[in-house]
Amino acid sequence: MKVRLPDGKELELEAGATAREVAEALGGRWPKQAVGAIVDGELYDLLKPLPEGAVVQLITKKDPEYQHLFRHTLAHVLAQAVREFFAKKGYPPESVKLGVGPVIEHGFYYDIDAPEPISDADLPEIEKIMHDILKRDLELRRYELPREEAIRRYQGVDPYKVELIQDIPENEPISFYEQEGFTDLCRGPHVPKTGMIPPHFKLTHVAGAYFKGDASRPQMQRVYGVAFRSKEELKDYLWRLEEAKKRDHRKLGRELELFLIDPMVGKGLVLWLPKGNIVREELMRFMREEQQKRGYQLVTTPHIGSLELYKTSGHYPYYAESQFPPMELEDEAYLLKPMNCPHHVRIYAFKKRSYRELPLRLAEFGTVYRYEQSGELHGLTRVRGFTQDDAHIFCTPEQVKDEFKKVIELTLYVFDTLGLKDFRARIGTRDPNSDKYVGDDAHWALAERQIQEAASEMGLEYTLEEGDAAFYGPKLDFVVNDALGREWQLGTIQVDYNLPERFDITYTGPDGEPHRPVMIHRAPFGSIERFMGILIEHFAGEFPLWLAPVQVAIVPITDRHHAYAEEVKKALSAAGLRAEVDQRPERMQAKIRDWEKQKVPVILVVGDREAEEGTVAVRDRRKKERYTAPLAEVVQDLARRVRERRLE
RNA sequence: GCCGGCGUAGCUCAGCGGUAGAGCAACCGCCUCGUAAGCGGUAGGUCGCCGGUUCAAAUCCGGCCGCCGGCUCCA
Repeated sequence: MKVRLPDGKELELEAGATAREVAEALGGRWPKQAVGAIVDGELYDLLKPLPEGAVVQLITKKDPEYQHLFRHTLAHVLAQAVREFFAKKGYPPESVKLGVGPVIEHGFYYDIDAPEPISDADLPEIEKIMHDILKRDLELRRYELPREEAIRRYQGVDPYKVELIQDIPENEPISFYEQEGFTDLCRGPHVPKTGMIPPHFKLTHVAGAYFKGDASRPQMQRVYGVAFRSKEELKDYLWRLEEAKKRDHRKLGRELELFLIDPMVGKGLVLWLPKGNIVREELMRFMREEQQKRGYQLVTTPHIGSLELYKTSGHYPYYAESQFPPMELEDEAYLLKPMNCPHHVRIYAFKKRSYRELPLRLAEFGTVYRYEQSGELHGLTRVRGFTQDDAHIFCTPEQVKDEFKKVIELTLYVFDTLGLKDFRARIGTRDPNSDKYVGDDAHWALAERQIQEAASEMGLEYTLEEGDAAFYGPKLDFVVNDALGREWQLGTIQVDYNLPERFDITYTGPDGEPHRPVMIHRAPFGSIERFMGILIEHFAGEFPLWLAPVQVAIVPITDRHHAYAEEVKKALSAAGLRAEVDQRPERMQAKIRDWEKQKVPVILVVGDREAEEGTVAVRDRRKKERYTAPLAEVVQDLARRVRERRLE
């Protein structure tokens, strides 16, 4: 057989040759240094036979792909180690059943069905066994089996593997990797010897995971690990993880007294403390102002609605599982509102609408309640009662794209003002094989096209995700990661041809005839709760001046400076700034420390000199140097920063 | 909802069979100080809740509640 090298040279090899033979044919440093190969753009190991005529580029430990190879092998080593771990407890090897063990960002995991639950406390022992397997420098062997034989070998031993084999497409080989009697069904690729795995890994945690991600299937235990090429990388990763935990909005929420979730009030129900509420109010004020500039009108609707309303909208009983159950009275029933849309539709339907009124943009900070599964609740980012910066735009079909673009503009403006640069856009379309969607195909196709065009024309890069649409229409979501890398959806823009139909709303066109409007559902923040959770972590609690609960702390050096400190506060308050004088009987150093810990952006120290000159000593979080300036000047500067909503 | 872990003062944590401790915070007093912790004192807990084992339970066992990590879900 022949293969080609990146430089175009051809190599004649025996049939069934692998990248290892390529390395040997090349000679020189290659037999020693090659760890794998990129074959026609795909990562191969040194063990898998090459396809005829492939372009083969060898890789070494210096290439980034190396990491993928040893992380994958490490997953196998983990599975082998778990078998040894239980063998020591007297269990036979086949009592440890295996699911899948893939490579993930930073490391790997393996899904395991063990005879006894694996707990975090077992991980150090399993790690030790893994290190031992690396030291034994075991050779990996790869081979393929015909389907029937492969199934036969796991029949009655490991039902998970039998099913995984059955899932492999007919045209793909069924390959196994084996080291020291430990064999695993695996498509590879791997490093050829366990000794080639850098010993810089750590098992981080164990968690439950359903087989094949299906909640109706049995649950296995997923053991997670991280692995890097060098000790430094591992240390750095673990350090960054610790740092990230310090940003956790649940921790900062308590330390900075922003919010409280009290089990006595209810799971997933947020109590906003005075300081957190200031941030919340400022964000809402910001959104209100920006929406007003863009032609939105504010409305207010109640927290409940009759069951009939939701039956008409189609939400009930579609989402009965995630709703608080209806409140039933003698001859009527109400639902705590899980969304604001139907209420806004009824405002639209209040009177006959003309095409001249469109687009009609109705906005509301609407609080909704959803009965999220208890295991899903998470600080502010997944709650049971939350406030959407919601709006519904009623427009003609021709206006959809343009309105959609305007919402993208608003969302990007909001993100930009807050310095949120690390987000991705995702367009969710319909899964053509599912029947959970309502509305006709032509509308769906049109809406999906309009969204993609709008995003492209706004220069927005996006990914397409099939099956991610709402049941009533396709959508564009803005997704961010929290401090620990978990993904959360913030802003969302959705096109809906369905609700106007269900509520039979119309507008009168220039032709005097009734026409069906289109609805755009949109919420740039998504929910204020989730947005604040993300924002707290984004700023690590150090809110920009305009959002900071306490913007200025005034620290008098001694008691006799209290009067001047109060004067300073008065000047700041008059300019609309939130300032506090620290009159506690503490040393100024202690006061400064406390305010710094509270992440107050500006601390003003006042003593004899300042009182005499009418100045303040400024300690500004964004500047290294301290400086003294006339009070009036400082007030003016701070007020401007707030007015312009500067990020500092 | 499911799997695993955790739950001791407002916070961070020690104690892990012989009836509860530290630091910080709070409160009181002294100190009046020039840019990240001055000193002394006081008060604060049915050890998440319920039940069991034991002469004796914060400590061991079971159930429940809550939280954490993941899975599933997410209009």
